[in-house]
Amino acid sequence: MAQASLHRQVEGHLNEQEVRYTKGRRAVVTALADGDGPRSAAELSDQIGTSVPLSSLYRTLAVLEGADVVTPHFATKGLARYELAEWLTGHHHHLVCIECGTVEDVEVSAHHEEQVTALVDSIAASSAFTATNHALEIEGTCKACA
Amino acid sequence: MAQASLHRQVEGHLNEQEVRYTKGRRAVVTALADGDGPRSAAELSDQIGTSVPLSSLYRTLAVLEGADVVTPHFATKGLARYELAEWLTGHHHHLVCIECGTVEDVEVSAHHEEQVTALVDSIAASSAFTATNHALEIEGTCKACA
DNA sequence: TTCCTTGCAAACGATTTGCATTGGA
DNA sequence: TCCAATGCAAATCGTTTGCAAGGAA
Repeated sequence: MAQASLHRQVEGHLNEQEVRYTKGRRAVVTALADGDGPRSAAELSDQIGTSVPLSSLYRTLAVLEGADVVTPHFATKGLARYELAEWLTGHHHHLVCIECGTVEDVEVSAHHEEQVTALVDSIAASSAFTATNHALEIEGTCKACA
Repeated sequence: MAQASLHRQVEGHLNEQEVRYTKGRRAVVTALADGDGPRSAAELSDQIGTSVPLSSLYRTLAVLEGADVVTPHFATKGLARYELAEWLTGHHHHLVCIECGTVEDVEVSAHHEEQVTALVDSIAASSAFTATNHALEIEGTCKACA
């Protein structure tokens, strides 16, 4: 997605909730849009470069999470990693490398996604569980670590 | 699974690795076998009751994890929750309640599991990723919170 | 005796919070 | 002007580690 379009969408979304789209928040959204897969606060700090205090970064992430612009992800070592919400990036799944801990996004074909959705609905129905979302986490070894 | 059979399996497995099956380790395995879904160190401590120091609990969990008797799970907050390894419990997936944070295990039919496995293999193959495991996490609202 | 395991307390790393300052509507 | 956003430092929380004591082979 073009950066301009992304920022426009985020800005509109934040405006509806009367949340300001400040420089720091823009920087985090830009960083998340650059590159693939969820990243931790420390990784984002490195990526943004301009020595943002971690406390501010966490506060920014909390605001963006509350506004449904980013979503947290916990797969490796209990460390929180963040990514743009799916309404911005599209639905996807994760390849989690057990060696280096990085997480890569993958989109699956509509056909396969239908299978997953059908399976999820069937499981939820038989467990009296109301499913709102699902995540297929694939663990293994990434190309770089193989 | 009957407790006696479970403990026999775990004991044999630990013996092969020359790891002792001590009272504390037995208590953790018993606690995990009682009840459904992964639990955190604090929850296990409460469940076991006899004021085990958390540090010992974490050490026990680390040993059992290293011996492939328990596996950690990170879904809600960044908090680590543990469950018995799948070779003891059977392969299953998770229903994660976004209200109360509890995680419930669900087994899926062989037919559905084949679909998931086929999908995972197809995704991994097209991403040069070596998949060793997968987890389908279903998020939503549990019966109690609905 | 010789290791391995445990308890306790201190250390650690990730994340959160209090408070004073800055900055935008 | 006024409230929200930020930076800094201190606090908190889950988890890990050092060290001395307890226990099994």
